Amino acid sequence: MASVHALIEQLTEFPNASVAEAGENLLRSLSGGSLHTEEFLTDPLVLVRTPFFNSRYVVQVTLRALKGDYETVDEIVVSLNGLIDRNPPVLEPRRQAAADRVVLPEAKVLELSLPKNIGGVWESSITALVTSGPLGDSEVEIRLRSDRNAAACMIVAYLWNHCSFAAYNLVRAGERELVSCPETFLVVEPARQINATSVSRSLYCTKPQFDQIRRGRGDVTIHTLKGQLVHSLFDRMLEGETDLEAAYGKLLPGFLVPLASVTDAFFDEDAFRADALRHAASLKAFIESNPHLLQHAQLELRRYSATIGIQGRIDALFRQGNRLDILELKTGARIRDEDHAQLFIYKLLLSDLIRRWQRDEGSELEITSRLLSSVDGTFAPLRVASDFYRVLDARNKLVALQHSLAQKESHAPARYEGFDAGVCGSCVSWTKKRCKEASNLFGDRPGASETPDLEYFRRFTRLVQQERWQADQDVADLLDDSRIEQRIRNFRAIAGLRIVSGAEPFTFEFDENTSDLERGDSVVIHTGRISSSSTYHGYVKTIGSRRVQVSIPLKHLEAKTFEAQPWIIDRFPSDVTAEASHTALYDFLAAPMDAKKRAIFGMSTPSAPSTGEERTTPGLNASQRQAIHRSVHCEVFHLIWGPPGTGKTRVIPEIVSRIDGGVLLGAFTNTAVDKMLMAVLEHDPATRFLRVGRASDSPELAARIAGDAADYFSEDLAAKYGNVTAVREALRNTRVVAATAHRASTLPFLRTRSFEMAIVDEAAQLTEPLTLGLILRARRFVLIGDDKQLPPVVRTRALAHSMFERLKRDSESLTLLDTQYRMHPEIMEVSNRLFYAGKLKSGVGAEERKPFDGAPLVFVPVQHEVAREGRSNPEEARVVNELVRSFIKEGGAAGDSIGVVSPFRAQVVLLRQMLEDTGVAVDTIERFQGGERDVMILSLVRSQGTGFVFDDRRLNVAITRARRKLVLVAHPELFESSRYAWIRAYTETLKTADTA
DNA sequence: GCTCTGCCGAGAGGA
Repeated sequence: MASVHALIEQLTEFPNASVAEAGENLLRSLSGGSLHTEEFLTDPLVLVRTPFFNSRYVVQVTLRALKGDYETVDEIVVSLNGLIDRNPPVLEPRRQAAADRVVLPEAKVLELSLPKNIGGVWESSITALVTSGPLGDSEVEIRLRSDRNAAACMIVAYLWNHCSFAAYNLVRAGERELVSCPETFLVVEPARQINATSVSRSLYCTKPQFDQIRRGRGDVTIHTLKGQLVHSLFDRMLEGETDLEAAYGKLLPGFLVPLASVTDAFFDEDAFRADALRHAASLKAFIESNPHLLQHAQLELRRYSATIGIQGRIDALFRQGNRLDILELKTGARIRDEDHAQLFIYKLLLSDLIRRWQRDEGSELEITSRLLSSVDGTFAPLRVASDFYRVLDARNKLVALQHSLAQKESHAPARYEGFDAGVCGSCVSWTKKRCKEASNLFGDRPGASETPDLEYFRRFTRLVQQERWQADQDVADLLDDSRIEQRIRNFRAIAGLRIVSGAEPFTFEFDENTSDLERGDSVVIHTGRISSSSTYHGYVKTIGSRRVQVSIPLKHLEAKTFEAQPWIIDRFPSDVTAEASHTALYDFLAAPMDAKKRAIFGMSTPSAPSTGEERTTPGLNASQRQAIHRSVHCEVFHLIWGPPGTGKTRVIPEIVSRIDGGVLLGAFTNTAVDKMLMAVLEHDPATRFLRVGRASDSPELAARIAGDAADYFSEDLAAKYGNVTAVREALRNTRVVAATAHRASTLPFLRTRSFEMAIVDEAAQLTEPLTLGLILRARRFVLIGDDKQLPPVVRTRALAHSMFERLKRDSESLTLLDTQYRMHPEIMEVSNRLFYAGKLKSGVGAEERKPFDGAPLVFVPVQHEVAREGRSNPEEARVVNELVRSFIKEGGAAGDSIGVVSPFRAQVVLLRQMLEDTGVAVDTIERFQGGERDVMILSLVRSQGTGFVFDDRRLNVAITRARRKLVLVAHPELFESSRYAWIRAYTETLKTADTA
């Protein structure tokens, strides 16, 4: 019998051991001879991280109890889970931190004393709660002085309460007192990753990056496009391509759409081509004189540092024997200081990796790093124009900036040009001009007048930043090597991958698919130590229950890279909606005040909608005809409220065909965009449209196009026509254009073209900023959606309201499509009573939707233990399985006419395993939205209705997928004492009526 | 009460 607490205390007992010794000692001491390392990744009891900061390593130990409780366990299994390099990064090999320096791997701010100038020296201090390390759980006082370390002292002004930080190289001044020394540095929110380029551009001033965040995705210009193209050419050459013209020909189509969007009729395409090829030729000469570049190259290498919170993408890294060559390609006219800074940061990012190599191989690596200019093929060796503290200071300020943008009241003062003469003096005039313009637009200047535009912009910018702040946590979790189990539990990762095939794309085998990874998902393959060892980015080509095929481009990898140890595949988190949202908000802010803007602000009441009906279309009901008429004739906007099965897809093509002028069709998902277009084609197969994207990504839609599909998709069109002028013509002349909200917000083509009308489908699932991205492009807009179904999926609550929902609240320009054609009237009645206040009518009779047997609505009670917190329920799954099989066998129902949904993914996984052979569709409610089946079975899992299970909108979606029969499988007490209690009584009534 | 998922090149160069 052993107390876990007693064991934990022992973990700090090896201050001077080497890593290997520390690990061994630890294991020996803790295991007591009963070590079971193979019990990895089972229920953890305790997770302890113990920093041995004198030996410079953090040893992570997991204690597990096979049986027993927390206080007393019968047996403890200890595994050395990994060694995490959390060392201060060093640029020079062999330079080490002094042994008497204190490191706080993680601490939280409790109280701040902002920098004060005392006798010419700035002083500040932090009271902090240390949350890990040997000082863990204690309060410390850190005193910082600018004469010892200015960057560390001044960053205190940017901190906030509860902010987390790491502190390196502090000096003890008392039991709970630490002071700064020249080597001290702080890392604010160390898990948060800031781009190397953003940091290198903020060394003098963070204002340009501040503006850039609020502007969203940077502007695309002819120069940036040429830069990208030359970079791609360089990659191709390093992969062995020698025919430059051929390579150019292959790459160009991918650039034609943006090229056509940013250029005008005077654009000289031949000159552009000649220029790009001239750059490529100098690069070719460079490669020829450095033949080693063709081997052992890693291109577009992404590195993350959990120590200093900076990420970067290195153009090329070459390793030959004990020589390491970092190459950063620049295509601009001049190499700038910030380019050197960027290279410096890349070197910093690689320092952990390099140190590990040196340690493993016992030999010194010779490191060279160069900026290669493609203008003339010359290179410039790194000129250290910056230092580590300056880089870190800029990085910390950017984190503070992001944080303050997400706050209502910013503690950091808004900056405008002229803020600091010392800083602004070094700026060139065009930068100053741009800085000034941004300050004016964003209202940064003191005394700037408050306008509705600015109020709206600030409110949503803040919400988008909040969302991004939370989404960034996913990346931080990925970099936290101790959270792998959690990611496996959340279906994000699979561990224990073994390589089976020899070449790209690589095939790995595993025992169990613990993820919901799908084809095309962006993934990272790693060993569990992302921050300190090699990781590989790629995407999933195929995935099954035992193996996965991953494509890892541009890395020149061989199978032997993956031999010798098991790997982990992790879904790589990304949040691209934040950038798109910022861009849309910026465009909206910059747009002149007009009727549309006033309507969005709720400043004007549009005149009452015209009450006519379009009478010419046969087969449409009255509400549909009215919706079409009002949309076509609206002054600024019209809202169409379309509950499930009410035929909104029939309404859209009618509006499209009646609008005189350009029409932009959009939705949040690619699937929904394709659906709109398929409806348009069904209505009129001869409609010409332009879908932003490629046919291969929309196979279902492409299959329905009568002519050459390449004429209908922007990317295929570019490949087909092959020149800028033809593509520009096609982009400008097609009347009907369709894109996702994300693309409409960011693509230069759509940011500049204007339409007569924008039609947005599933508008209740779009956040306001993303809705803006679509409707900004048109004079008038129609939003179609149902706010009684699922809202936008975001973490920030205040952002989870759609513009559709807001405008619907107090607008008269609204038409309800009131007749549904999907559900048996008795199934509809449940949804109608609960969510639509009885306004729905049924366009189909009970006879037309007669279930194959029994009642249309059935409640199957399952008494089970799972109770309150489980995310899966084997009892319910067993019952669902029996039901499905009896429906197929005895009821004669086809497998593909049945659908099973559950609120929980874990239950979906369980059900899928059981129903694999039946052809039944099993999914979460979210993913089933938009779908329908004759028979729907709903497995609710919990015995008590939580806000999650009983979310009105989720429940509504679940119920309204069924055409003929809805089976609710749930604990008998689930609905009790909730507003849904009557469902059971209603079900009983129907059953009695049915048998009677 | 803490779950669900969609979007998808990140830094390309400028004066």
